[in-house]
Amino acid sequence: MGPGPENQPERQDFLREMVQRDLAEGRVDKVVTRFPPEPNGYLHIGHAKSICLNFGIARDFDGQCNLRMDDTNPTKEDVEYVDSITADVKWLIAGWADHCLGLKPVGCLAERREIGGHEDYHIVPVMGAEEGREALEPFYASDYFEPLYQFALELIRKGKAYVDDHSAEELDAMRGAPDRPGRESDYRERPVAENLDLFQRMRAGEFPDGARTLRAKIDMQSPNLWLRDPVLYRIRHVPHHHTGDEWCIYPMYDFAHGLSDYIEGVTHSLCTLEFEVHRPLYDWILDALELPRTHPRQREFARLNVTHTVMSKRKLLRLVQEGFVRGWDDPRMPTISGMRRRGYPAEAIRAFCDRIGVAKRENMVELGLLEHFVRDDLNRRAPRAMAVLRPLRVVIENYPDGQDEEMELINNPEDPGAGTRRVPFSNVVYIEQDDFREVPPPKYHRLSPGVEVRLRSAYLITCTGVVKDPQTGEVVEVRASYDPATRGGDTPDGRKVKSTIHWVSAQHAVDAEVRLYETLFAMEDPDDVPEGRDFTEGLNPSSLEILPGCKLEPSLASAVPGAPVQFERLGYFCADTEDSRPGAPVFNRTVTLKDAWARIERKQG
RNA sequence: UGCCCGAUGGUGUAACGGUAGCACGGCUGACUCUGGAUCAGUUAGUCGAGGUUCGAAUCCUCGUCGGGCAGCCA
Repeated sequence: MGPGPENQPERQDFLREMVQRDLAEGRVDKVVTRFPPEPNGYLHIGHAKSICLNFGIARDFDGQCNLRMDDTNPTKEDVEYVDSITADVKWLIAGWADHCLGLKPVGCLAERREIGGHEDYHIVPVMGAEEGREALEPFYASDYFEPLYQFALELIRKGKAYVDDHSAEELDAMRGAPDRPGRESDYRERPVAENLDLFQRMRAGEFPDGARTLRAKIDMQSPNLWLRDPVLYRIRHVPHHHTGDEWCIYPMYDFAHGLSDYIEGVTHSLCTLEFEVHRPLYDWILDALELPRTHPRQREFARLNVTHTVMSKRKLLRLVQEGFVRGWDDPRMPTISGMRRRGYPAEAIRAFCDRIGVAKRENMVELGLLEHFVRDDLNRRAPRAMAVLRPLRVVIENYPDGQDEEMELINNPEDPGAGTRRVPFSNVVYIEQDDFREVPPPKYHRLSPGVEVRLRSAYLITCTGVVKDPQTGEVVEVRASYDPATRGGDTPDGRKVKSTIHWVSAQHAVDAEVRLYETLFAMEDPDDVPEGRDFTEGLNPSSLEILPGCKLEPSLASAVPGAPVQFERLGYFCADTEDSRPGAPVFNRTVTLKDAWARIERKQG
């Protein structure tokens, strides 16, 4: 895992460098980061990068990372998302940064106190590792609505915020443009007492949605749009998933975020690049309130993009709602729950995030890199088994009909401790259709007429003929003879065969459905669509292929859903956690094995 | 035509004024009872032009290209 603070390399990335500097200079004495998703969708691989970053930094510096729902917009949020986000975060960091996870006792609110004459609110996290002793939950920005409201009143008292009666359209028109200054509101010089009264009545529910807003009084001439008297509060007479109907005014992101960070004692607030222009406002709010404790420091990094997929929650939501996928956890989705269901280990996702690093430039990481870490992890851990996805019957003519025997197979050549298992063999076996060619192309080493191959850990067989469908001419059965001296796959005379193929005894086979996945989108960058075209047009029509009637070796009948297994020569698979049933297993292909033959074939055209 | 940020092999990321490195991918080959894994080799990069300096990916200037910003979204 990652290095501890002692053997920390001089630089790992620009953010860790900053944290290290802050520590060295005594600006902070304990590192507190946070992961603040809005519960309006499921977490995806882009969030995984942020989680690994925020928890990774907390871990490297013996700090903590709070999980916080950034839930200031009740119209878009839902508890379903709160639950999935919490589960996904815990799953991703399990066994790695559990001890850094900051949560709070259920229902716990920020504590009010006074420091040097200044009103202050503070909440201290309970570390997630202590869960069990008491019921814990994530932090919620909505739990700070009261402190936030008090801070807003304070801002009004300081003459730094005012209630504005202009409509959204008017505000729009008055904001100006990037290259044109804005115009000051007609209500900008409203007396403090009137602002106080109006804002309290906003809270009391006296005005309809949109009638008024609370705005910061900053600078309508600023070249930075976010400093042109930004809206701090809006009126929304809608219930909130966490606070019920206690509130009808809701704080905006910019007002809530920095103050939430402050209330939790966050030292480093790391977010994506698009918030860089908000940073002056983030700092302005903290400074304007003259908050007595150390201010959190916002820094930005580039969000992750991965080829062949989309990352925006809006687009992912459309894929779900419009039925292009089977849900947020569809194994084709780049969501954490989708990847989990598909069989990606958390360790592999973390290794990926570690490898891609963090910087400020726009990036597009190849999906292949993620797959590399999935294979790398699974190669070491996944037990092997034999499964035939597209069965072709092979009859071994000189093997006694009705006889069977058990072969001993190694469970994992990468892990001697994994032991062996026994697999039944008989005179009729299934092999992969791909493993037989009546007319072998150049460099094809598998079974074809007259050619000898090894049935893995069983016997060497030679193809003696084929049986064809008289109608279609298609090969429906292969005839073969075996060499009894090669039991276990060994050749007493030392002769070599070019190929070893997998097999499943027909009479012992377990039937299963296997789901093969390809990339969700055919093109590298699905966001790069011509004007007027929709990104869904780029969906890969063969992203899901369902194979019924696959033949599995008997040991696979009791596969634990979610547990990885390698189907030899094919890839890594896992029984589906939703749809697999005892006696009717359903497997997902997590990722293929690297396939040298496929490359040769491609080159041959 | 405003402000902010960025630019290193195909991709991602290091090098903080002193040998352009690592990983993935690609290509060769070795080995192999998985055409997997493993091993060895190889391919390929500092956006451009000036300047500072003994020395520049790094500092400065001007360009070029890319991204972000005009929600009562986050």
